[in-house]
Amino acid sequence: MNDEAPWLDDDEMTTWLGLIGVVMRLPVALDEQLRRDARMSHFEFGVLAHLEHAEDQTMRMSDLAFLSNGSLSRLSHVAKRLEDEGLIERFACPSDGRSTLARLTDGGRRRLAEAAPGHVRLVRELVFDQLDEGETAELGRIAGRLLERLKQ
Amino acid sequence: MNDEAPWLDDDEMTTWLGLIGVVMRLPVALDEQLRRDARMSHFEFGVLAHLEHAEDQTMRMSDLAFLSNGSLSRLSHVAKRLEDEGLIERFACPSDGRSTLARLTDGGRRRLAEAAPGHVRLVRELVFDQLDEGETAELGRIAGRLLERLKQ
DNA sequence: ACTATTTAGTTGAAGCTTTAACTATCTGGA
DNA sequence: TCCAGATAGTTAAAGCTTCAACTAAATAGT
Repeated sequence: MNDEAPWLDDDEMTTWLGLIGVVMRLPVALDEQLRRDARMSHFEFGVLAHLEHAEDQTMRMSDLAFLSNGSLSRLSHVAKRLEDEGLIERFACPSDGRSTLARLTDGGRRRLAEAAPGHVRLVRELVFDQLDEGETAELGRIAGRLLERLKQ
Repeated sequence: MNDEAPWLDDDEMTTWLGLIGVVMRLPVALDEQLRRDARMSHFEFGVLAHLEHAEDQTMRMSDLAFLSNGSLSRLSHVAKRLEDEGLIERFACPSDGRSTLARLTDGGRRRLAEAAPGHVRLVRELVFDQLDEGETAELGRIAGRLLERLKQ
């Protein structure tokens, strides 16, 4: 039973430390802007943004959780808070009694609009301004490959 | 005052969603393995691993926090827990009365050894097995660039 | 039809992180 | 020398996430 994978070589370690650094620091930077401009976290922003682009601004909780890269439990707690703030509303799915649908409200749309300009500016500043067009495409390909595996 | 950055185009949006997906899902996957194999989070693993590679297995709290990509407050709480478990010890810095030094203990080294094989295997599976050598290098360059900006 | 299993969602408790306030020490000028 | 401000670290409280237990509805197998 020699499953021992060799430890990372120097190039791999450099890549790994860079990736981990981005993975740990990017959310902090995004949260900071969104909290300041629109009293929400990046996860909450993602939830609202996905709803906005959805058919009828409505989505099943579990689909929304998957798309938002979070657990259903996490989404459920967040949806409770968003609902209390009047940014979304939840109601039973007519076709499947187990499901709950979440819909963006007008208040939610307004809150997104408060967040968006500063958010785009920051995303450009942190990511796309640092990369040329080829690098952007290459990062997209690589991230897509890794994400496929992470989603199982 | 037209600071309006244009919203992301399709290619940029693809890249962004991929990057965000990795950023949100990778820590969950790493935490799961480390929690299972060695009762620690990925942040705790990082702290112990950086100590192991440090001169004298010792580091100043604030340097360790920066290297570990976390806030000093976060590290302070984590260090308390690690110290309670006997994985590190803390003591005053002789040359600067404000500073605290953290040192890895034998117990900490043993715990790292429990975590490491499964960790390397998972990192390979999730990242390096998905990429060829060129992509690994390219990801390293890109992540390094982004990280530079994220560190200010 | 009947039951066992799976799927969807919620919730309380525990655990972790952030925020803000606080203490203590050091450094760079008047 | 003295002091104002900067730097290092800790901590309590608030907020967020995970974990595990739970309810309810749908589906599959008999």
